[in-house]
Formats: sequence, C-alpha cells, structure tokens
Amino acid sequence: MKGDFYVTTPIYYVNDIPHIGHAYTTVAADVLARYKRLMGFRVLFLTGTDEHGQKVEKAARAQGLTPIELADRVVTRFQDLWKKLRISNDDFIRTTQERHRIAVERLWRTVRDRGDIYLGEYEDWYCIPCENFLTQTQLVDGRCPDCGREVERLREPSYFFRLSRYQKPLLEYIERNPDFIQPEGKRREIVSFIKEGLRDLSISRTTFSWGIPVPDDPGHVIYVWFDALTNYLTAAGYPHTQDGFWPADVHIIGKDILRFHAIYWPAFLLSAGIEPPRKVFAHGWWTVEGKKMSKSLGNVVDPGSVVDEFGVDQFRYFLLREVPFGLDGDFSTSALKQRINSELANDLGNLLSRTLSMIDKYHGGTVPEPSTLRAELEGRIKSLIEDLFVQYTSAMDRLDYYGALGRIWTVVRELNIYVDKSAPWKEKDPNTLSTVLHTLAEGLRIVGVYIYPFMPDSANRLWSQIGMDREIGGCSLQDEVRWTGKTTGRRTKKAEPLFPKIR
RNA sequence: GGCGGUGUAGCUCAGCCGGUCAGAGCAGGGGUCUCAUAAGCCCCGUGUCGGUGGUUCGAGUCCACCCACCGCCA
Repeated sequence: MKGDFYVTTPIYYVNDIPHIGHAYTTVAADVLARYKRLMGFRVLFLTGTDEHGQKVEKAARAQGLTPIELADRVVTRFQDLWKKLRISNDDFIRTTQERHRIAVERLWRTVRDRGDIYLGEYEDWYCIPCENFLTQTQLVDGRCPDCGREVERLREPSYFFRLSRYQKPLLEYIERNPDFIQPEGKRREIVSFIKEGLRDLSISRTTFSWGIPVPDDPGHVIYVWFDALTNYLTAAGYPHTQDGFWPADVHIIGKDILRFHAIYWPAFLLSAGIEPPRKVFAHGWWTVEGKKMSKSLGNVVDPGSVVDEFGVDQFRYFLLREVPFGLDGDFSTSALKQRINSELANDLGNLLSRTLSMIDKYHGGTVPEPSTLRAELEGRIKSLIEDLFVQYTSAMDRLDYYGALGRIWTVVRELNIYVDKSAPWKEKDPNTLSTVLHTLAEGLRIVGVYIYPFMPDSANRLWSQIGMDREIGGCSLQDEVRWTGKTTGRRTKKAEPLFPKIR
C-alpha cells in the first residue's frame, strides 16, 4: 500500500435531473479512483446528494410529500445512473443522513467557538410570491427573474461567518500550495477575487425549515454551503475519526462552484483548525451541438440514453478524450461517432481483431513464445511501451486524462504500423512469426491495463480475448505494465468486436 | 470599467527559459498491402505564426501600442 487517496465529486442537488455535466464530473472522479487503486492506494471515492433547502421543501409540498419522502424518491435517479456508468464510488453521502448532521453541528460549534460566527442581519431583495431571496445581479430589470413580479427589500436575522478574517490566511495557503487550485488560470481568478476583499458570509436562514437547525438556535437553518461542503468531512469520518483520508486529495468540481470550494470551504476549515483539501480541480462545461445546454432549448443530454445507444465505455472515453480536462467542450453525436469509429473501432478494436485472427490462423489460437527481438521492430515497440509508464502516470497524476489517452493511442497506432511493417502473412520464418504475434499480444495486454480506468469493461474483455484469466481491477499497474511475456501460452478467444462500428 | 487569458494549416490545437518551430491529430486528395470491424499502412500542407512598431546578430517565442474574442469581478 502506498497510502490513502481521497477523491470526491460535488454532492448533486437531489431535485435536479442528472445530465451530461453530472456524468462528466463523476466519470472523471471514477477514472482517477480506479487509477489510484491500480497504483496500490487505499482509495475513498465519494459522491452523493445535497438534499436540503427551500427548493426541495417546495417541490415536496407541491407533490404532497414530505421533503425526505421526495428526496428518497429522486435520489435513485443519481444512484441508478452511477451504476449504469460503472461508477465505483466507495460511499454515497446524503446530507439528510444522521452522520452528516452530527458532522455539520460539530463543525459549526467549532467555528463558532473560534469566534467566527456571529448573529447579524441579512438584507437583500425578496420576491414574496416565490419566497426567494435574490441578489442585485439576479434581478431582471429590477424584477424577479422567475415570475417577473416586483421585488422588495427584506431583512432577516442571519448568522454570519467571518470570512473577512481569512483573506490573508487564504492567500498564504494558496501561495504555499501552488497546485491547490487547478487549472492554473482558475487559481489566478480566485487570487484576484480574494484580493478584492472578502465580505462575511451569511450561513443561516429563517425563511424555510428544511435543513439542519443551527445548534442552540433552532429558529435558524444552516444555509446551503456550510451544510453541503461539510459532506466531504462527514464521509472521512469526522468528527469521530478521520481514518487517514483527510485531507481530501482532490475535490473534482465544475467551474461554476469553484469559489465555494476554493474560498469558503478552506476558510471554514482553517477556522476549525482542520487542514484544507490538497487540491480543487475545476473542469469545464459542455455545450451540446454547439449550443449552451438548457431546459428551454430542450437539448439537455440524458447520459442514460447516450449509454444505451452508444455504450458505456464509449461514452466514458468520449468525455475524457474529446477535450483536455479543465477546458470547455462540445458534445455532438457526430463527434461521438467519430471518436468511437476512428479511435475505438478502427485503431484499437481492429488491432485486437487482426491480432487474434493472426494468432488463430498462424499459431492455432495460442500466444507463441518470442525469440530474438529485432531492435528496429520489436525493440522499438517494447521501448515505446516502457516509456509509456512515466508519461501515463505523470499525466494521470495531473488529471490530464486527455494527455494520458493521447499517449496510449500513440502506442496503439505504432502497433498498427508494426503489424504492417512486420507483415506476418508474408513471414516464412516461424521464429520471427512467433515473435511478431507475441509482441502484439503483449502490447495489447499492456494497453489493456492502461485503458482500464477509462473503460473497465472493455479492458477486461480485451484481456479475456487474449487469454488472460484475471480481472484487471485486482492487479497492480506497475506489475502488469511490464514487458514480462505473461501472454505466452495463453489461449485466445474469438469474440464479438470490442467496439462495434457505429453507422 | 478593473484584473487575467487567448488569437499558429479548412477544424481542434502543440510549440519550455528567443536561434531545424513552422508542427500533430482530424477532415480532404492520391497510392498500397490483405492479418483485420471495407479496418490498416504510405505519400501530399509555400499557412503574412491577429496587426503595427520596437529590443536583438537573430522573434510565433521578449517589450509597447492597437484590433478581435473569452473568463472572473464590478
């Protein structure tokens, strides 16, 4: 064991319909979790749902349910999708769980005892019919953005967190930990935001009741971010134990919630004397067919349907291959088909197919033993694959999935080139022929290990087809990625194409 | 308006501290093998490196200004 690794997704608002954005974050976290497990880490991979707040309360009332009844009913939307996407989360937290209430209360009391919580007055615009507080910037022509009616100035008592106190400590923390906020550009935005000055943060409400009551003042409910962010601590065992997992190694989030994770959250933790997370990685957004995704446009992508139509590994691959992690991307059916057909079906799937066919035809379906490696052919392949380890691990450790996949595919292309250069169908010398077939099987075996975090099912099928009788998930990446000739003597299995071509 | 970023082949983009840096993938055109999912492999790109002016023996690569986009904040 190399140690512990804790990766999280945000907790998703239970009232939302899961879309490609949720799937993206969660798949990205899953790939990292699977990779770290292969690398020998004890991993805690957490996802879950945010279930408190006014919206859930209102939606429940509208349906004649209690809030928890509604939450119980809709939480399965996420849980079912994660099963379908082969998400390997170790825990699923719901903010309505008892363990979470205990953690939030403890954190609140700790921060309060530090003198960082005080009772004040929250003042903002309010839409009475919608029962909703609105900031100046949310207003549309001075009116409510939801119903278009007039808003009025309203005040309510509210507890505040002394965020203003943490301006310097936060800047110092960010400076001492240059990788804390990723990607780089986002770090600069956060730094300049902090330098403009931080105002104290309202962290309680009295206008609704669906939430965790403020300790010793049950007329207040703890407001969204203080409640939600604490989930990361709850799942690590706080306040009872932290079991080695805290601080979290990385919070993977969408760029829209970066400020909460890179400013509020570490500030709460600094106040409580708890170490902030090591890294917050904000990824980009997807447009769909070139347009912003929105309910009104009706172009919200349902990840479940994409999986049904194109396959789960195909979808996972596309998400992480189409655009460098951190940047925005565009999701389109044509781009998806393009990636599947050219890279999965033609490059990799067909490489496996032609390899199996040749092993079958020229060596009776058993992977032969190699003899002398020719420097310019097998030697080249072997060294490319040996170089891949450092390239792949350094990319993965930076969450550069795009770069990692790019490196793997360079090797896949080289293997195809190698097939043509060595032309087994013309080879007269049985020793040379055996060496070629062995090299291909061995190369594919190792490629299978590298693609496993991205496409676990397909990687295992690849292994099974070249005769490996284990699941990659239980293996050690370092061991399996070495050119050890483990494929020798394996019985290959002809099977359906690894990645069928999409018409 | 303030701060930051980007602008390189049709498309998406690599190009570290200035001197084979003018590149890759995709798309497009041509050729070829036959093991393969009509897949693979090979060949083909004279692009004002956004504009102008500087620094330098020499600048996509540094500086100034300008133009166009984008992000954060207001």
